[in-house]
Amino acid sequence: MPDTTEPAERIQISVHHRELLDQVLDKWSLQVLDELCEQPLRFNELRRSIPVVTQKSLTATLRRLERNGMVDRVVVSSRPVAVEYRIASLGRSIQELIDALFHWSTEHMSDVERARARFDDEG
Amino acid sequence: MPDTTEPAERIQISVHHRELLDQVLDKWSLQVLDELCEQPLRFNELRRSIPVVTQKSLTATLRRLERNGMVDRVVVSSRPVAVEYRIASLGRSIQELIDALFHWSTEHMSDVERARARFDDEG
DNA sequence: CGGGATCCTGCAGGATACTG
DNA sequence: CAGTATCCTGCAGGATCCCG
Repeated sequence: MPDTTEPAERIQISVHHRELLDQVLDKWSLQVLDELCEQPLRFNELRRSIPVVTQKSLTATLRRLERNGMVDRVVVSSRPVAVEYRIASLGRSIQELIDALFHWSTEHMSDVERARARFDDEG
Repeated sequence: MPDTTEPAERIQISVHHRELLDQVLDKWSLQVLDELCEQPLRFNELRRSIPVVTQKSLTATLRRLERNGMVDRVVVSSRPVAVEYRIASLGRSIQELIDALFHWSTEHMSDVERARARFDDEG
């Protein structure tokens, strides 16, 4: 697979890496990964644990994460059909980073809010 | 400031934290912060260093980052007007995390691509 | 140079209904 | 239960022109 684009000025993160981070760090993915890192969950359990997500968005998020190897979709039984989502090893590998991000956001939230107030005042 | 929402089941990251991370981890912000961590840049310099970004998106990204206290907008001179964007201390505080994310993405890119191929094949 | 103002479009994502 | 299908809407974000 030859590299078609990128003259690579400096070290420049390629568009592929941005795309990957976009798919993994988006609005819902962060929370889904966070939840699944603690325990496997079924579709509706997951949905309940992230109250505001719609079914469609959750489905799309799970498919994307599954495609990127971050979570595993496991059909457990098949009476009324039960599906369990489990964190995959690739998902595990980013757990610390996600935790760190959540930690950073709680750590610095008040600073951010002060900055926002200042910015909005001075308009 | 009393807490209006959140029954706080488990520890649950609040919607505010998600929102903050959304505003800081989005498509362009990651790169802008990355660039500015290395050196202050003017608007068009920044634009050139992130080739695909449009003027509008870059402006919006910079405003958002400025509002959140992540970057400082400094009017340097004023002949044809020169504006410099500098990383702020809040921005610095997330630098390591962003580096770690880039590092993670390069580290695991091949795994992800293999997962994608598998997923797309079995479709 | 560093943007602001407009116009326009795609598509992410909500609401709703249906299915194996 | 775990989705798929459809319809619909907002708005992110591109293109273009203009300004101090």
